[in-house]
Amino acid sequence: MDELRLQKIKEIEQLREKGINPYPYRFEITHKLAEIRGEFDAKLASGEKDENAHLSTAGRVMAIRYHGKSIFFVIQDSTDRLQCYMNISVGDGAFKIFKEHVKVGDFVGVKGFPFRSHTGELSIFAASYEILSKAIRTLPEKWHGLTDKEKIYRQRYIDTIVNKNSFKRFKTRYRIIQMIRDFMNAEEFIEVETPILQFVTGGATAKPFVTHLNVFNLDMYLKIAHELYLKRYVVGGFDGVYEIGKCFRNEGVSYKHNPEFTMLECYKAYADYNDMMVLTEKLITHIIEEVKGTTKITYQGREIDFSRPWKRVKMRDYIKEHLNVDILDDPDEKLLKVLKDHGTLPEIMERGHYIEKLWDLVEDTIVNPTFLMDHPVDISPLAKRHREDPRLTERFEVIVLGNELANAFSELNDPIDQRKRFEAQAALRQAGDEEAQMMDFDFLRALEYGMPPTGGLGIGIDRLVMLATDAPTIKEVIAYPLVRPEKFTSEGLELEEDEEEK
RNA sequence: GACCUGUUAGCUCAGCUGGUAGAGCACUUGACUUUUAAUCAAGGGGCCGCGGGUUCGAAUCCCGCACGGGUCACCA
Repeated sequence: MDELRLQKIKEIEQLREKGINPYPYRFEITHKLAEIRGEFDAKLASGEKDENAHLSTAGRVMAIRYHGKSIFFVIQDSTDRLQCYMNISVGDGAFKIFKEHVKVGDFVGVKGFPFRSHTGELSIFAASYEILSKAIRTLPEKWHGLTDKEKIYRQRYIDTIVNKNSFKRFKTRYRIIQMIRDFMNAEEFIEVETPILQFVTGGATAKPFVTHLNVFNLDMYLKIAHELYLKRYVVGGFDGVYEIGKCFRNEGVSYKHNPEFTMLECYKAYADYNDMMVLTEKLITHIIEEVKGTTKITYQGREIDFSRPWKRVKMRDYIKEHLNVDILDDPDEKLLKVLKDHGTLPEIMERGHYIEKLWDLVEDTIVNPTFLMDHPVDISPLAKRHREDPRLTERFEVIVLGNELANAFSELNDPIDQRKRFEAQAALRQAGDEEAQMMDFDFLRALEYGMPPTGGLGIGIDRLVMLATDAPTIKEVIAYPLVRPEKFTSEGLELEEDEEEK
């Protein structure tokens, strides 16, 4: 039984008996805490005050230091933390109530003026205060914060209250997303939305989530990519579109995979993959530079240089160089033998899978952002054939530290070729490859109406944020990552002590 | 999925080769009008993740389960 919690519940009743609402409705804020610091930090020397500055601010109480007839307490809002000082000048009754009933974790509003204490800390002299919300659970300890990973992922709100770095990391995440919007808008892309619930889903090689639509009594999928609907927008006359949103893949969870993740995709008419490489470099270096202040960053102890231009390597050349096998000209048997020699085998015995496996063997050798170019047609069913070699496509992935950060093509806009590619994928599906792409007749029909030459790009936002915030796992950049459901019982949620017990 | 590892007070953690459950913070009571991990004094708080086994006796040893974390394999 949680004694502290029950004690706090009783306290709320005591406050009400004293005529104090522990959950009032609003409080007028004239200054956020960072604004107070910004305005008065330079102005006030130790021991100085500015009684003419009227401050009204609020936050969560993070620390209290009682000192006889005075109290120091620290409040925190989304911008900063600031010390407040209060003494009996608030009135005997109010002082006593604060001392007895305001605890770490509660929200309070404070009215007063700024001063700097004798020990040099910028503070607010609280001429009055108001309880704004009482907490009935205790926050983690002030010194170590919350370290239990399970609790951090399940109850991120505690983590971000108590761990400043975590709060900052999520602020950075959403600043990055805002920066991407600003960048894309400046490049004259229009932000659009596409359906999450789809009867046919495509645009990537992945297992979808299945759900059920009651009105039509039909199964549906959750989108695995934005791609095919964004291209419909291009067909429909939008010659520059982007979407930032969740995609869902019913696959493994790892330090770089979460079943739902956030992806930016954009499509630019009249552009090819060369144009998209320039755009990609510009966008990503811009973000890294804004967040880190430099293009040479340290990620998990490793140096990564984002300076432009990025290296460009062709998939065929790179694999040939490292494994001495030609993914175009050598027969299946040779590819398979190389894989066997490295002690790995694909789950599905098909050339496209061999090539991907071969790439997996060498991808870790890439550290700095690199354009990996010109993938074989077999593994790129939505990319346009290479203008110089029809066995290849005009495609690139951005690889950083062996991980895929972006994927882009000169988009396939030839409806006849697209149909053939879908048919090849359908054959793989028939053969048991659950990740092979679905035939999308409506998409083919759209292409038949004509899509201009188009460059397309997808960037994994979570992975970009990982790099920009030095986060070791994707769970650290997703506020509420996927974890197994908790078994909830009424235990720990009782409202009063059960006296019948025993 | 495989292997390794963890789960003890609200939080962070001790708890040895099995012998009555510990600390710090938080909480309660008292002192203190410039403290800042405030200090000082006293006090309350535990299904030792859950279930089984071994034993006179289990937080501790063994088995199973649940939920985490790490590494490896596969998908962004």
